[in-house]
Amino acid sequence: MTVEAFAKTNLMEDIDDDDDVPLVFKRSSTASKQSQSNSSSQKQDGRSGRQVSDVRSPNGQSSSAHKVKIASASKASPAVSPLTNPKASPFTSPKASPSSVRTSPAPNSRPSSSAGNQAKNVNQQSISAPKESKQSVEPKSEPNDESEDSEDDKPLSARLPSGLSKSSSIHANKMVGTSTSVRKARPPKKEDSDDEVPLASRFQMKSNAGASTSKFSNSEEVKPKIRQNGLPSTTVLSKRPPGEVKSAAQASVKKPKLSDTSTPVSTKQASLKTEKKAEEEEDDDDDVPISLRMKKPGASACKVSSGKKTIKVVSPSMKKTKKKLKKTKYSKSSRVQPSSGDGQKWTTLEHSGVIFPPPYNPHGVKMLYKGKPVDLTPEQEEVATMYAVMLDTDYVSKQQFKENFMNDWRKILGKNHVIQNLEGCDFTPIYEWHQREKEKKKQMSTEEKKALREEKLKQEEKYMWAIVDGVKEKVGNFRVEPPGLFRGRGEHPKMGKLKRRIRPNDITINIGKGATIPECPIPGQRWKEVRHDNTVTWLAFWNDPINPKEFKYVFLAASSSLKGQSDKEKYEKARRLKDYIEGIRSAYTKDFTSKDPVKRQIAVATYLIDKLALRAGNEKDDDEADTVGCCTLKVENVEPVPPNILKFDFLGKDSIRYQNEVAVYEPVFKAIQQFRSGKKDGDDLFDKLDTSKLNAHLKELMPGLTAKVFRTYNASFTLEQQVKFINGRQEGEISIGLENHLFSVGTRQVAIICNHQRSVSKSHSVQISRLNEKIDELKALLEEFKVDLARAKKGKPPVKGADGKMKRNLTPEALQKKIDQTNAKIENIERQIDTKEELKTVALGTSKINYLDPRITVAWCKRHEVPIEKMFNKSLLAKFAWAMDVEPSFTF
DNA sequence: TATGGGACTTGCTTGGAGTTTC
DNA sequence: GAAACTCCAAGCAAGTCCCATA
Repeated sequence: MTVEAFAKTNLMEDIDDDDDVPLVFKRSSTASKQSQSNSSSQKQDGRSGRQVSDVRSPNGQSSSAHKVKIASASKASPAVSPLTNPKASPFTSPKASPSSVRTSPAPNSRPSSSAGNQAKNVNQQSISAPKESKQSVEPKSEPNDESEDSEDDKPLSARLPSGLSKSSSIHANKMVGTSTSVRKARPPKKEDSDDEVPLASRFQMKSNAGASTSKFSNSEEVKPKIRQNGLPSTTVLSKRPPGEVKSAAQASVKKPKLSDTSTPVSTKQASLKTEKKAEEEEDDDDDVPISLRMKKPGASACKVSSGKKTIKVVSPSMKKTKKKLKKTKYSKSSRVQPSSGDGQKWTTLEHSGVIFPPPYNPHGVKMLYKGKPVDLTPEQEEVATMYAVMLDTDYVSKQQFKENFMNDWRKILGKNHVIQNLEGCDFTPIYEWHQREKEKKKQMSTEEKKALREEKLKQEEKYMWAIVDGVKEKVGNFRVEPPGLFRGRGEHPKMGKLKRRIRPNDITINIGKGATIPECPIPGQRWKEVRHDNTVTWLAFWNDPINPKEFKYVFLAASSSLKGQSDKEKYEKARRLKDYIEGIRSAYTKDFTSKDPVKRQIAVATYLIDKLALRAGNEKDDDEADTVGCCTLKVENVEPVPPNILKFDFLGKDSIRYQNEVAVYEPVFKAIQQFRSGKKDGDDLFDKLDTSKLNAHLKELMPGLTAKVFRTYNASFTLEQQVKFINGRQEGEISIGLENHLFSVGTRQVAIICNHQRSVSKSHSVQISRLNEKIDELKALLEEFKVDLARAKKGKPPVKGADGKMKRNLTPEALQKKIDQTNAKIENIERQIDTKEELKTVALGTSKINYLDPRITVAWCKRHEVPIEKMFNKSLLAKFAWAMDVEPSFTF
């Protein structure tokens, strides 16, 4: 079926060599103009090609952006951060030294001494003797209540209000306060302990059993000896046996020593020396692939050497790994699991390759050129159709998109084709045909739709699964991307270019040595290459037709054990940061005023990443959208406003605008001013810094630490704080109904911190109008009831209704009840409107999938006997299967 | 030390299925 | 029964970060 397509369709084979298309997007020095214009557009309207910046809340503020006001002291805030209260020491535990906040220097007092001294005071003992250029930090000695309660341990988010009130929700930073009085509003301190109480007897995997275990046994057709993974928990059969991939929760919670992350925990009381030793070990550990580190020591059924013998790896990457691992302990250590070798991700791997999109089926609808129908070959028509179906998107209004499209299409049309420019083209007939087709599909009966689905499933079934070390695992994206027009985000210089059709000879397959190589589905063609590289997890890849330097991979699904291990490791690392954070903050605070400009920049960058959850900000090529992260911030992106406000305005990942105004600690403010001095708008703010330098520095502070770990830490820590706060407020009243509250508050807070945005749905305003209409109707009704009530009290009958009909005679009590009910309805709808407005630009899902440690949620569910299914949907349950065994007392 | 290849993770949009409302 | 709404998962773009090599 799909297969013959390739024999027939040569479409767009030579399109990818067209990088000579003029690139408008330039960066940095050569691009300062571009940059300026770009930034000026940012400043004016934040337009990024997305709706985001156009969205405004009713009060006229851009609700899509991370807009922050430096709030007045009157706004109550349960916590104060150094950002929010620059007068206060950023790292002084209010509990340990409550007066320090009040007595700390005023904003204009000398900053250096305060910064340095405070850092010293607080963390003197936990920092190793600073070397000239390197500082190492040891985990805080005891993660006890004292220190956990400290503001210092909390990310900015955690210091923001709980979000329980409406005003504290969407623009969390509005709550930023400078008053010390707000401190009183902090969550009760001892709430932590409440969470710590193990209620094991009660939940014994109550939800888990239902979700993942008990039903497995009933599950369907698994071939003999093949265990199945990656299914939603309600259908999953079996997990890997304990000897293979240990449940992550087991590994982390029950047997922490097996994990590389256990070191900081076990050495919390240790001396610096011990710690250093531990770090060395961890350094080594860090060189070892996650999968290897996850493996349980001592399980020696299949050691490294045997792994090497059984599988001859041909990829260069494997060679590299081997070379590298010779230096590591693990290459010869017994800390290797069965089926894992040095860098080895699997021992046996079977799968069926990839499925190709169906061939193009010409529709024969003629587009118009200068008003006349045009004959097109199927290849030409296919590309025309790609454009036509996008007529109702914003892309076709973008010059770059149109230019790129025309350049590529022209190559298929040929020099002498009647179509010479896009202006003369009218794609409407094709667009309308497409709409009709969509409508037809929509109008199909349920049975027809079902039949189609089943047919598709039948065709795809064999591609959906891989067998990894004997376990049936779901494959993620087994479908090869179909040809189309590239939909780059923001002002991507390549938007509109043709993504040509991918054929078997573009694709490299990775499969176990002894496994059957998937048959190439197109007669006469073959795979580009077949590898047997067990150091990687991909099953196939091809070069991205838009950016041939880059690759498109086929991986296992998120629910697979391999992904689960990696996920768990990510959260463990973030969790470990909690033990180091105090020292890290002291270290960078000290460096705010360092004489070494590199150190100063690293310190300030780390501060921003820590406090604002900024991304690292790798350098980008000219042929990518001009977005920035921390290290690539431009002078124009950060504006210091005396006495201590920094105004951020830039396009981040996916060209999403980040707008924020924060009060910062004075040395930071001064440092930023200094970094900007003598530079132009488009110059790099951190000119002595890039992500590798920054990450190299971070690794000196904590093994394995990189910039992105702070985001995970911030997010998960924030959620946990929210959970604790809710628990504290609702002591004894936790009910299943609260889970929505928990998540709407917790995840919303995190989404705001991480700047996860979405475009406003097309129907948003209609929905709001409808709700407002309902309120109006209810209010009218309310007035009638009030009149009737007054009359009833005087013994008079009710007035006629709006429809002219007589109403029932009701008692005053009954009328009062109706009034109360109507009022409640109105309030309810008003709440709905508020929530819709607040969340219209906030994307909640992203943090739930990527940043919030699922064990926080699982543990909370266990503590409160809430079924986990209430919190996670089917795919999240499958993705987080590794987290289900966590102890109820788990804390992040 | 800079650069670029390579292998992932992160994140927004979209389309469709299921559910609710009228 | 249709329209409206919500939720979910697929799709794929766009990041991060590691490592080898020049």
